[in-house]
Amino acid sequence: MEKSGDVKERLKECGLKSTKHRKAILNFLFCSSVPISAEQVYLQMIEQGISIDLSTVYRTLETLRENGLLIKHDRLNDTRALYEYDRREHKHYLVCLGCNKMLPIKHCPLEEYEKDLEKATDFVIAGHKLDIFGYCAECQKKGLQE
Amino acid sequence: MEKSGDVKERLKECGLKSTKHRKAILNFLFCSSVPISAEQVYLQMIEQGISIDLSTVYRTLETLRENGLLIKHDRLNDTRALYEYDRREHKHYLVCLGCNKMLPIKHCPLEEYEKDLEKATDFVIAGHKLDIFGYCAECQKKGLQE
DNA sequence: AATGCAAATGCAAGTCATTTGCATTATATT
DNA sequence: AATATAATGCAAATGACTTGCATTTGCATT
Repeated sequence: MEKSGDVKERLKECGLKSTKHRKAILNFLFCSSVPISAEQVYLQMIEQGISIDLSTVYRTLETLRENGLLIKHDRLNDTRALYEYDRREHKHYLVCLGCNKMLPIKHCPLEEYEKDLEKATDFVIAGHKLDIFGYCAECQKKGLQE
Repeated sequence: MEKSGDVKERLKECGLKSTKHRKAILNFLFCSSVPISAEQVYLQMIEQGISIDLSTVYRTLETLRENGLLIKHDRLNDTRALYEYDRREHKHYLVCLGCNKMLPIKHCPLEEYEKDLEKATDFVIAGHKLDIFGYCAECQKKGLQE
C-alpha cells in the first residue's frame, strides 16, 4: 500500500499545499478499491477524528480531480457523484442497482468499435463510458433484484 | 409520423387520462429523434401556445417514464436529465461534449461480452449503458473540441 | 524560530434542477 | 349533468453541491 509520504509527494507535484485534510482524503481514496461519495468521505474524516466541513470535502475533491488525482463519476439513478483515486487505467464498471456500489472492470471490449464508429459518423470521438448494471451478490441476497 | 390519435391510445393503454398536456408532450417527444430536457419541453409547450407549469412538465415526464413510454437519461457533465420517446430499441448514444446533444446509435457491440461477464462475476446483469463522447460536426466548427 | 502572504478552511448563505403539499380544475364514468 | 378520481398550478421545499467572505494555515523567506 502507498505510504502517506507518497500522497504528500503527489500533492506537492501538483503544486498543492499538503494539508492534513488533503492527505487524509487522498489517502482514504487511495486505499479504497471502489468509488466513494463526498458524504462518505466526510463521514470517514469525522470517524478518523478529523474535523472538517462538508464544503471543504467538496472543494478538496474538486481540486484533486482538477489536478488529475481523482476521477469523478456522475451517477445515474443516484444524484450523488462518486470519487475514485485515479490509477490511470482505462476501465469500466459493474454498477449495482440495489446499492449503487461500483466495481471496476479492467477489460475494455470497445477499442476497435470506437475507431469504426468515428469513420462512420461526423463525430470526433474523445472517449466512452460503459457502465454495466446489475445486482451484486449482497443485494441478490437481500432480494433487491426485482 | 404517428398521429396524435395513437398518442392518445398509448396513454389510455397505460390507464392514464389523456389530457392536452400529456398528448402534446408525448407527441413532441415522439416526433423528436434526439433526447430533450424538461426545460426544452416546457419552452416548446409555451411556443405551441399551451400554458403549462414547469412542475407539471416534470410530473408528466416522470409519469410517462414510469409507464414505459419514455426513457430518462441522467446526464454527466450536465446536471439536467434528457427525455426520449421509448421506441423499444436497445441503443447507445454519441454524446457531444460541446453542446450535450445525444445522437442514438442502434448497433450494440456488447451482447456477447455481457454474457461472458456474468459468468465471470457474482453480479446478475440487468443491462448496460454505453455513451460514446466526442464533438459533433457543429461543435467542431465552433472550435469547441479542445 | 519569527514573519508574511498566498492558499486553504469554516461557516452561512446561495444555486439549480427537480420534487412536493395542497387547493383547484379537468377527465372519464355513472 | 353529477360524481369520483386523477391532473394541474402555484408556492414552498429538497438535496447535492457551490460560493463569498472572514479567518486560519502551510511554507518560503528572513
